[in-house]
Amino acid sequence: MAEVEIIRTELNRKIASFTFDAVEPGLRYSHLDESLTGLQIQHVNRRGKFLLLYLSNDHELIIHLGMTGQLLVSDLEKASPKHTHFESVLRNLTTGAVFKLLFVDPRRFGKVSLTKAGVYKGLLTRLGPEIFSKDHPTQALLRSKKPVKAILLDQHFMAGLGNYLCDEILFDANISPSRPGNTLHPSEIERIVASARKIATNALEKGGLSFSDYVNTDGTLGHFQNHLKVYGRQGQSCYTCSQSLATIKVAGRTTVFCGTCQR
DNA sequence: CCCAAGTCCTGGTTGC
DNA sequence: TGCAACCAGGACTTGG
Repeated sequence: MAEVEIIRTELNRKIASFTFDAVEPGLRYSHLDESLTGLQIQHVNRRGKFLLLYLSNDHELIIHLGMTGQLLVSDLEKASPKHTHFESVLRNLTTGAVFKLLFVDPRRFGKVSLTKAGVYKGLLTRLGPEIFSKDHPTQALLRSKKPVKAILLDQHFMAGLGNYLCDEILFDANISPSRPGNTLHPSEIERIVASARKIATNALEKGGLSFSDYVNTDGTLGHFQNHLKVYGRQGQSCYTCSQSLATIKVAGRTTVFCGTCQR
């Protein structure tokens, strides 16, 4: 979430009002045809982990970075890196400024698609409220017996929480990741929501998590990896109680937590 | 060989 | 029994 939000902000600053020119979609995105050429970027929004580029002529470019996706804005003459799946020239018709926009994704979990504005499908139509929205998360999920970590990862509960944020949030809230949703006290749910906003704010302020692949649109790194309390720290000691941090699988994802502090 | 990630898909189980 | 709702786990992908 934090990483996508940072990219959204940078795209709005760098390429809002630019027009697509000379689009070269990679093999995977062959449905991105020449109809993108000539469309102007009006505004970039975000919903969960999806980037939504509102374009002229009532079109929208929807981008999901998957796990290893990078969206880079660079100079025309700069060589494109390996695993570039989509490349286009962006031109500001007023100032004459020109950039390249690249979508780079070694693991190819990311997706780019061009649609009519507002015509969403798949997960995008069923996302829960944003982390910073005043709307309550989808409480129905909390009546399930699923472990709370699985509920946080579920984009229908709250949109935008990925694996590392969930671990950091549950540590901050002192809740065990394997606690069934239907055992959570309302005050514990409030704690989790408050921690989600706190941790997400912190990750944003630190420029996002560059644990493996994330870079901002300049290609430079974020710093949140230097502020993690549990994620990636299995076997090391808890900063609160000095006990060794444990690791388990929840919903198929590696989960790190403190068995002493989190109940 | 195994692991990491987010989402989609499949097939199985539960509950009314 | 019928059928929807729910849920677990695999597939996808490639570098370390």
